[in-house]
Amino acid sequence: MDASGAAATVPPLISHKDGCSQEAEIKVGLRGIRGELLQDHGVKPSSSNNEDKEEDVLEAAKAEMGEVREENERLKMMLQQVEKDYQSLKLRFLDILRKETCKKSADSGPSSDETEEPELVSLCLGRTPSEPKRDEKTSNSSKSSRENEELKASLTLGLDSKFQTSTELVSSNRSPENSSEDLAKEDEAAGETWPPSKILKRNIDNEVAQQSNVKRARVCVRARCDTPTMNDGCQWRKYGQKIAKGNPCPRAYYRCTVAPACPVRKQVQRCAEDMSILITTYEGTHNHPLPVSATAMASTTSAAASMLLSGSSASQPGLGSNAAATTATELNGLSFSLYDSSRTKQFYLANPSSTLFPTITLDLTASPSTSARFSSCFTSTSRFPSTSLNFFSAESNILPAVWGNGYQTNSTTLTNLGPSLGLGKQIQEQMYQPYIEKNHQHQAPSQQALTETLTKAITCDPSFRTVIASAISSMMGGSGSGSASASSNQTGAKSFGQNLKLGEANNEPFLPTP
DNA sequence: CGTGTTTGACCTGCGC
DNA sequence: GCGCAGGTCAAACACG
Repeated sequence: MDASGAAATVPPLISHKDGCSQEAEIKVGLRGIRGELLQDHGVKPSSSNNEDKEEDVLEAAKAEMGEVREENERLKMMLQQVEKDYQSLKLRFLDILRKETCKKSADSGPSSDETEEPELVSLCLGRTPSEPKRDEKTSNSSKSSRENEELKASLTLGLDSKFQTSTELVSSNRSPENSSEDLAKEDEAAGETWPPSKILKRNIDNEVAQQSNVKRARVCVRARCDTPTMNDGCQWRKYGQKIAKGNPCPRAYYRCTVAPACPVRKQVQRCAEDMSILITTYEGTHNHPLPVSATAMASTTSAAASMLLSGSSASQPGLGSNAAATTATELNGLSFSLYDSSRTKQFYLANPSSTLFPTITLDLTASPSTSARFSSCFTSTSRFPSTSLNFFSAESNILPAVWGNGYQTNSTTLTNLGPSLGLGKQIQEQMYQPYIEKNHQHQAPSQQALTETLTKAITCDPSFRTVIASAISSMMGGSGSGSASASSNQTGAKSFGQNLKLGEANNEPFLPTP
């Protein structure tokens, strides 16, 4: 996946690198807004003769300025949280590097000196994790040093660009990390050693691997829909149809046709157990501007995918299948719970192929009775963990109308999401109030409320994204053998969010959606 | 005639 | 190595 494509679907986050200038831009923007407000209210310098009217206008303008000022404060807080999150992620990244260093030094014995450390970094970045290359490097020191410099440069770039956008983060830093680390770990998990042919193939196709790994991050959307496919705003061309095993309903394969070279594909299949449920699996990132009607879904799925991938970099796929059935995870001052996938296999076996790739599931079908909640599931047979995000309204089954047939939704969705995540009241108010307020203020069409709310919550609010991404990361990392990653998560979590009220640890068993 | 769909053949990866 | 299943290709076909 290329970063430009990512930027096309996910609005750029505040860049950490340019944090100060960003803040300055915000202030400049506010001045502009203020000017517009004054103009909207007809305020023209020394142009009005009606003083009462002018005073009213001024009062209104002041009030609006106060609101804008509050918004500015919120943005500042968000910026601070991004910075803190950056620091915590940086710590985690360094912790992972340290772990890798220890691991490699233990494997290679005392002969490995510090000069090879960048090479260990290169393993993490998915360069060429092969023994032959190490031999080659030792025989060619000049080349080795040059490559080390390149690797250092790439590492630096990766760190600097960490908070460009969520998907840039994936493509520029985490994805290469995933491509080697996860692949290595999946082989370890499968009990395999790396055959040289595999190594060679992966070395040659390094770029492709980086791309495909991101591409193969999937976002599965389960929604009740009567139409053959969800109207997500994009143009799709059907290129195949297959009867998948275990499901009498055929699986249709679609390709995005908005741009000729768009890599995005989706699979559409009805749920075998409930024909009214349409399972749409998105794969890849659009490399072109999207229609407005498509941005909601695209950014939501893209953000979800990037969350998954950013989290999976610290995960140990497949190693956690025997983890405790329920594991409480403290993260960012919040409590999340892990559930063993054996309880949810029924759900994921509906699309077994998805377990081959990191898949995040947005479940829009769950009803309150199913006790839907934020959960991470680890299938013992999968090579990648699957993560399920359940969004539901206590009042109705919800589905954005733009995706389907006009299921009703409202702003209570998000307020329900909070408890389902085990969020404390304080963090709920902090994170969701702006969105709820906006929805109430603008009375947005109900059909778009959920889409906009979720999209905004995931893509625009770094706090919310951070919480979920960290949760996914923590769950996947924590369930594996890597207790260090879990502890590092907690370390990172404690660096911010100390003031957040802890939600109750969710010890109830996860009930799969029907 | 251009565009989209259908559908059988083919390719690839994985498990046995 | 073989069979199976998922995924893709591309020719044939349908439709406006």
